[in-house]
Amino acid sequence: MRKVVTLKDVAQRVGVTAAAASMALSGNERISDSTRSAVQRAADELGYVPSSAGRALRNQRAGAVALIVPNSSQHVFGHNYFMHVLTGVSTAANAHDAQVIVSTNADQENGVAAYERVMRSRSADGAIVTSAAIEDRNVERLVESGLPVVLIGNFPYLADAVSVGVDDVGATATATDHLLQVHGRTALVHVTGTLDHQTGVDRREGFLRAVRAAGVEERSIIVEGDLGEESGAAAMRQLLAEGADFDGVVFANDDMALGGMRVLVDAGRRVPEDVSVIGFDDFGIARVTTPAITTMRVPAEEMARLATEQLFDRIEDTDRAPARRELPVTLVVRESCGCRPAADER
Amino acid sequence: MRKVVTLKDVAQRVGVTAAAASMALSGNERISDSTRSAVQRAADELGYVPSSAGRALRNQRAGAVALIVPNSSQHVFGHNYFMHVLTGVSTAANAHDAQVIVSTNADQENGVAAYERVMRSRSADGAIVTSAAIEDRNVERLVESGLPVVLIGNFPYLADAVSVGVDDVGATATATDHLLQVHGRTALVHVTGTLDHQTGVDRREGFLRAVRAAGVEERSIIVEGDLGEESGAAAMRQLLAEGADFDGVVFANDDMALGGMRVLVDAGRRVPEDVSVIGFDDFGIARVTTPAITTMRVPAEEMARLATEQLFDRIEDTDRAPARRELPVTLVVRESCGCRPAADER
DNA sequence: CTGAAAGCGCTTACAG
DNA sequence: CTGAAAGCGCTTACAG
Repeated sequence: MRKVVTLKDVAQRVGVTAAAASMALSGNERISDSTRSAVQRAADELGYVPSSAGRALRNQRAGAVALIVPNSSQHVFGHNYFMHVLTGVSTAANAHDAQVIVSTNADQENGVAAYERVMRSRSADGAIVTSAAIEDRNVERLVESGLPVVLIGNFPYLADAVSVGVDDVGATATATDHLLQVHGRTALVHVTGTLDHQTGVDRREGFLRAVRAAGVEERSIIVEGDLGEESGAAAMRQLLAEGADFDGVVFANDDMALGGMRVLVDAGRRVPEDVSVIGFDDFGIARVTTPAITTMRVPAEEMARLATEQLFDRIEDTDRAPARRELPVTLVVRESCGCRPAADER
Repeated sequence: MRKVVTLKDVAQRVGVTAAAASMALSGNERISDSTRSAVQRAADELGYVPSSAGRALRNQRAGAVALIVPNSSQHVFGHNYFMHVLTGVSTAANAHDAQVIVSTNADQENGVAAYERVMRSRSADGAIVTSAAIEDRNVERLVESGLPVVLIGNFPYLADAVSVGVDDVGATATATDHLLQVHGRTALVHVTGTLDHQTGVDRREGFLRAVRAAGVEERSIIVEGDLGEESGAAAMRQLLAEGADFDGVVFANDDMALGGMRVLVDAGRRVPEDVSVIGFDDFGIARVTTPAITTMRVPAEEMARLATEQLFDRIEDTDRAPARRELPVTLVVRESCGCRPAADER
């Protein structure tokens, strides 16, 4: 490895002290213009780059934020979700000249607690935690530790947390209403997400709210799923075997919608003619299936960007009051609900 | 934020110097057992976590590796690819107790050069660079700078680079042979990837090699694509419009295969009955389409894991000779080639 | 054997 | 106004 250039090297070349060179590079007024430009030139010529460790130690600030991805939710939410989140976090971090440290390995054993270590070691000045399980006490501990943390998702039981999320209840009600009102469906099924994640609970709640309001609760069926493609398939298989009567399905995500649609089609039920299907998330897969899935788009990247901005706010001002931001979820109309013929536009 | 616990705090509580406490915690022989355990206990009680900045400055080692994702290739290779890579890098970094810094923002302007800054600032001890464009001089510069770097992909023109990749030529020849030998196809199309990435050039080469060996080069057609779903569709539209005669298509990736299949099906060509289709990558989408896409599986996570191991080798021993590792690509048989009926197993 | 200084690279608060 | 010390937290090499 080539020799490392330090501030001292730059200073020596110009004939000033390292302290002066530091001030010169930061544009401090007390350094004369001529010295300032001489130092700048020397730094450029030598290819000086400030040591992050030296800075971090002196400034008591790492210049990095951490993105924590609990293993459980990695499997639950899928690849596309995390790339959206990562992109959002990076965008905001970039704007603040900060590095992004990623841990995809926070699991049960190590827990998010492993990340408390990272933050207490001051590798990162704060952390973004993506949707962890309701029962995950690590999140609570992390929040209570007083370290700067922003959560992505909904945490009704964590009043002190800073979080960014969407209104899953309202959005699922909208999805359900779409099948009810626009497509005149009256016998709906809801396949839930994992009910140990708030998102699963809330989406179920939204479905219930909508079918109640429409007075079709009696004919509605709820089946528990786990967000995996196969669990959507299993739910449909079960209902078909039972001879259940339904003309629409609200899946808690697109992956399950895909699995479910396949079973329906293989069983001779046409989608959307016989059964209207709507998904949730729009993280990538929904556009790509046949028929393409009508879904509720969750603005994951934007949530992450906003969460990271909030995190920087807390890092700069630790006393900020907890806050909750909610972003809109939008209905994306495709083919599986019946709005458009399947061969058409994609 | 709570008060930060330093080594000095631990030492004071036990009544030794910080130096002694440091040695005690590292299990140094010269500290007596009784002191050692007293220090350990004090550290536990106080919740001491070593400062990464202090360590980094003293040890001249950041304890972190960087994963660089040139913007161009982010669009080109897709989300799933990067999550596989990220998982592989994390696994290896974890085993070495190192952090993973991710940059998804290395683009044309900032270039991978932006990352030379990161490494010269010693935020990271080395970097993994995922498949950059052939023309990307930044990669070359980074390699030549002497900083520890491992590339994922193929870089025939960078003899001094450490890299991990797959044999794209051989794998594409295998894919092509599958349509030729197993399915008896004789009039093949190849839709290429982006030809400014080595991968695109190599896969085209593999196709050519196979059709030549089979003596069907005359009937073969090559169309340039860009790895995007739409470009696969465009390629098929063009051929259909020209009234081209073909019974099999080797796509340079699964996304294009999906786009292409749709156009074929919409035009009344049955896949696989009339046209055998094979893709490449198997990063997620191929399993999910209808029909599911037969493809060549690239072991992205394993490549990344291996690359990161190699990186740690270089970080620990800067003089190591450049090396090239190649991982096997495997044929994953699904429906689009004609091996299995579409309704069946998935 | 053990105590404590020195120094990694930086920047700010202090002394002159 | 300007020079240079002090100190962030750590660990190793040195002095005793």
